[in-house]
Amino acid sequence: MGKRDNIYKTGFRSHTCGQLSKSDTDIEVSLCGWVHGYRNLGGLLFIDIRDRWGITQVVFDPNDVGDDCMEKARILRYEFSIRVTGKVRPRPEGMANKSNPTGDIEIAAQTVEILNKSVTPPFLVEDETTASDELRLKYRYLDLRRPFLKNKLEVRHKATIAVREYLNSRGFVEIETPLLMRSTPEGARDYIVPSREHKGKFYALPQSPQLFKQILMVSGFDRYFQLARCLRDEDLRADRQPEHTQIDMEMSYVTVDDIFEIVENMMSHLFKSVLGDDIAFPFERLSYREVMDRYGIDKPDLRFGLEIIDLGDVLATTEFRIFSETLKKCGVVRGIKYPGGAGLSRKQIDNLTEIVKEAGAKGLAYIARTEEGVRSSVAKNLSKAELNGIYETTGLEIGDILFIVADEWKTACDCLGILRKELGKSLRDEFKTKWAFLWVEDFPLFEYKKDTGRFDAMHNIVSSPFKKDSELLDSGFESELKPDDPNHPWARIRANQYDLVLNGVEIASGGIRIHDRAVQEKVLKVLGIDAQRAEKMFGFLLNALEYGAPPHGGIAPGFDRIVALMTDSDSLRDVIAFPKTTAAQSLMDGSPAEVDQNQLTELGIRIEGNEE
RNA sequence: GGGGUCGUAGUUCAGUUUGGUUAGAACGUCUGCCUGUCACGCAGAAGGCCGCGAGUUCGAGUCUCGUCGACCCCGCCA
Repeated sequence: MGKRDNIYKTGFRSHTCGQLSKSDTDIEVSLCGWVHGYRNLGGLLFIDIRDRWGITQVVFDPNDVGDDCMEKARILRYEFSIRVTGKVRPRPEGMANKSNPTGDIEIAAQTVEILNKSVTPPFLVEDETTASDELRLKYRYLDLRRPFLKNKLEVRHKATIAVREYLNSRGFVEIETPLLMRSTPEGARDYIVPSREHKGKFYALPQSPQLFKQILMVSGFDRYFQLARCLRDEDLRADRQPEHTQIDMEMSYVTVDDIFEIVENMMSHLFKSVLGDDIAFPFERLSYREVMDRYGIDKPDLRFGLEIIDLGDVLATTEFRIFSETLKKCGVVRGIKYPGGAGLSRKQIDNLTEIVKEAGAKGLAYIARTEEGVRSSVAKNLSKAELNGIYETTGLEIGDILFIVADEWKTACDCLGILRKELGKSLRDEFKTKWAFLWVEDFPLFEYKKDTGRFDAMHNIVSSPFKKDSELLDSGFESELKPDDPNHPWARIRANQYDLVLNGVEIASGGIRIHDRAVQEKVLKVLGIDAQRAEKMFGFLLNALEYGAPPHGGIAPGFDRIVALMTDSDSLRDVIAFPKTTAAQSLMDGSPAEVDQNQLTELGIRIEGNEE
């Protein structure tokens, strides 16, 4: 067989339903697809036939075709799978349908063949569906026929191709790591798979290929990647599924700058080849501390401003107790100026206050400058000089409003971060760029957790400490300071750890890893994992590090989230072919489900309450 | 684990505030008519365990409790 001029031609069809135009006039074609619509005018009968590529109108004219063909055409209903043969012809003058790319032609039918009937579908296959999520998930195969979802999965496909193209061009090797591995109780809850050969023992499904990719570095692959499935048995959200895909990458002999350069180029290639968008790089880089101070959140949306302004200096000597007490206790008084917001209603301000309170604030102060003067919850407690100082520091003009939060640093950050996000929603039309990438780096290695009374890894237990901070690791063991003291040595250690943020969404996380067994053991010890447990859980990694493990690092961009951003999807479900509900069920195949008793017996598993 | 919203024809919803004859609409389905429609049109018909289970009441779609399911959020999770 020679080269095909039409790659879509098969034994069933000559063309797709999105392919024909006026230049094909008079050629004999055969199309296959689903009945998208039917309009029986008594004599003439129109059928819209749909496949992955488009919709084409077919006309059955009783003057042109026999009674048996008309009879067959009359029983066609939504979603019947049919094959039509006929001749392409331009539509009569003024009859073109401009909303359809094939709308200026139609097929004058000669024959129609019903390949398969359809029962009445529970919802119509059209982009503007009113069907509920539940119904759509149960009949996912019908939902996926909608161009709305089909297009997103096609974007996803293009994105995988772009990623593979780019990484291949930079010498990466794609390697599959196991789906069945040992459970590591750190981090998220594992999905567990019972072993039949070894009753009472279990595999775990990977939360990420983290340990394997590090071992691949020890194995000398130097540049590895994988579009890796990762599974977590945790509660779900609109942006969280039990299984997700990440572009898992790891490299040897690299610095943070090397990794950033590769990821920036990869993103640029990805967005250019899939969407045609030009991405400017290098991306902006901010430290964790700075990003928190300026935006109140470690994944800020930089498409708009609304930066946090510190009012500590202006209010240093204020007699207003709420502010002065906070400052005395090493807290902060900070605000966000919302230009043009002086006209916000009492109710709108109350709503914002409610949102901020949920994040832990005790209240939300505001100062609005209007033509008439000042409308404010706190101005009466402030001196003229202080008020003027605030105007000067913040550049508060008439017509603007300033929101102020006074609290300990972290709480103030959280509250203002949420407030900023909320206010930002109204600025959609004024966004500076379509895509705002940001590197956030210099994260603390550890984070003190009040509930467990212990330090926890802020990101990842394998992230390496800054070289200049590494003696803090040792001194922490002897420190007199209480662990919740922000000056505790362990709290001061910064990590070679970075996140990539896009439009306020964390799309990647990575780090330079520990390649020295002793350091790794110390970090595990801080986390409360003694040598014995470490050996049991991570012994294979610790051992591997002893054989000349190269310095290495990597990153794992979340593929679903990136595709969701590229396709402007509210829910991750829209970019996953067969997603789970928030209760981690698949409504289509009905999983999870019971298994046969003999399967359980083979595994040596008895279900509580099922005993005979 | 906690909070919120929702659950009524095949579908999307109204009806629930204030319990009271035969539970409505639209789309879809079915029947008939209709030769340029593309949300075709016109006439008619069928279609309901009001999620499920208890309770209150003379009487429950409507009130109470429980339960199941979907979605959103917190906790959890990177």
